[in-house]
Amino acid sequence: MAEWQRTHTCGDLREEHIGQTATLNGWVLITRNFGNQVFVDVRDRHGLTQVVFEADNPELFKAANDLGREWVLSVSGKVRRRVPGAERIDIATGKVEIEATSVTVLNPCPPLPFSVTEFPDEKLANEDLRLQYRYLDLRRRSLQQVLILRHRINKVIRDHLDARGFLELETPLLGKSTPEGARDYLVPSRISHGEFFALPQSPQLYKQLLMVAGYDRYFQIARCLRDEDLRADRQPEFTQLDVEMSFIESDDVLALMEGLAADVFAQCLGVTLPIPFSRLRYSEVMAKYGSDKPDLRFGLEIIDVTDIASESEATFLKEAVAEGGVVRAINVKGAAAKYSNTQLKPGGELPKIADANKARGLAWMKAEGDKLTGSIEKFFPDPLKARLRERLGVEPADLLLFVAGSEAVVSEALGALRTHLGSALKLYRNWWDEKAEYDAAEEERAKKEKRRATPFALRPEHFRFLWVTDFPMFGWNDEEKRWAAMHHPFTAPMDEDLPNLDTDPGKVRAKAYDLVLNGYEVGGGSIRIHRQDVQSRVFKLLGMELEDARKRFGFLLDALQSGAPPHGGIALGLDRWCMLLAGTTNIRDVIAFPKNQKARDLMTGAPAPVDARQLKDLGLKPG
RNA sequence: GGGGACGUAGCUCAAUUGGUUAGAGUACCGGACUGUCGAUCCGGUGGUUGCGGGUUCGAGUCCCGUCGUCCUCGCCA
Repeated sequence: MAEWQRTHTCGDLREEHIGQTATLNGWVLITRNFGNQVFVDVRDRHGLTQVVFEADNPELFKAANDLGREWVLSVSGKVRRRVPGAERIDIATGKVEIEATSVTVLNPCPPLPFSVTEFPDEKLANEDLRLQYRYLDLRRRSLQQVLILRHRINKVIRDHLDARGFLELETPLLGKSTPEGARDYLVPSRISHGEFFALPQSPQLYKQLLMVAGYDRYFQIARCLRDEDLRADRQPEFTQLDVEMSFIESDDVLALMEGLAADVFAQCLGVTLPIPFSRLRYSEVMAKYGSDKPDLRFGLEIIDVTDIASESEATFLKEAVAEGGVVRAINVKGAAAKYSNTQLKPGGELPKIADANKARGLAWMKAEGDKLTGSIEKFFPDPLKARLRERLGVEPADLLLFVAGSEAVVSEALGALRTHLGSALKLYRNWWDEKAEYDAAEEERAKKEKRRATPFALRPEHFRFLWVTDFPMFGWNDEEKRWAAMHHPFTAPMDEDLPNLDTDPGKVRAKAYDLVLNGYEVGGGSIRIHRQDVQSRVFKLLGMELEDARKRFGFLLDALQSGAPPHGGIALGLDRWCMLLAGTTNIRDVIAFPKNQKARDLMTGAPAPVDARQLKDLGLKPG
């Protein structure tokens, strides 16, 4: 062992080590210089230890005075008790310190582009700067904790699935483009000019083939790549927990995932999730929440009032109903005073949202005392008003919002309003906001009472899971005038809907399910088609002629008639899980080396031009 | 591709209606100092106000363009 190598990490030393000699390796967090002493806080990912340099060793003392932030050190010395009154209760090593007898500078460090110390009221540097120097940003304690959490989530997943007989199997990155879905990242072949591999959007095809091959319980923590525009919760490359099982039905997959989620939350956050999770059919969730991934931490449900509206004297409502549309409402409890009549006029905050979602206007009423007032009040005679009150559970000060039109438009518009109102009226709180508030107050109390702060306790109600089931199999793509798979083209239709496959595709429901957490889609899967004839019919419906399908996916069709067992599975978006467990809404916070919104890596500069020689080898011409 | 927000010392921010030499905190450098813990105190260095053009006696501030970052719609089974 080299003489500078550590005997302990910076988080190890306790009172029991007093009197021993120790060597620490780490980074200088900060130094505090006095005439006769220098205190140096040495930090690594395990913790923080105070090192004291005394003036009675002039050479050592001089060296200590020269140390700067983020220098890398090896420090040796004797562990000793801190003087009474100088203990720290907020860090694990706070009762001891090291009296330095030697220090080796393993690497000095110039002043850095931004601070990595993370003091409580210190604002973070701009994100693009932090992404450019990601290795420094990752040195920040909170980012280290996120990546440590991510490791623990992965570990719990692997242990959980291993204990249940699953095999972790790897599948290729260089593969073949799958039909539908996102744009592929392509990799040119050097050996076959003009031909390309596609990087996987998911291991979908391979895992089905593994089922055909008899590996009846498979999982993989797999990188997936999709060349689409980015969002706060979307990266071009991301990680899925990919799972597939044979001889099972939907419920088996859901139960497995509930057990897994409970295990992850228990072991990583100490939260006991209530299982089974809520379940709603797609049709229900769209009608009730106007979204296929509703945040169930608040109510504000959509209520149908088509029958009442059709009896009103409002022409635009009656017309909407006559055209086969619906009229639906949400009752924003107690919000009448929060939105002025002016704000509710066209162009106001809420009508703008309705308009942006293709609704033809937003109608409203307010319950002022026991009277209803507002834009459409006059069209509703008293008996109708009474029915409205009952249907919507109206109480004084409520604000009622109405949208009329086709079912899809009404759902979407009211769903968008519901989401907006949920955050605008603070109908729910993110747990990390609650935690920040708690931590500030608790720290204050703990300081006053000279005790260690009690950590914030997460509660099950901070995490509202929901299964959405019974998705439609196909959606009509109006631009391309054809049916498209809602999930993917390998999803099995419900048995009882099979007869409709050729006659009325819009009515066919899929054996598909999505997992939703606090308004985020965090997983999705299905039972797959395991019969070649059904798969061929689906390909055909999607506009792929049998010959074409044979050419592109002959291997799959062959596999399906080579003894394919019934099978199905799911994929969880692990980055989003990490986000929600770590308490952030930015996916870049849970990825060690993320891309920015333009899909660039600001640190390495990728994507970047390549040598003409490389292009030539690949048979490509510069653009 | 559309909409929105932002861009001022290394970093985080300020700068009144368009008006003096663009300030503060922090970092950094120098000095003082026996127990600090984001030490304290004193002094100092540090600016192409993203870039280009325009209006004006005068632009960080107004206008046009451009670049960059983030959020969002489209898109993403």
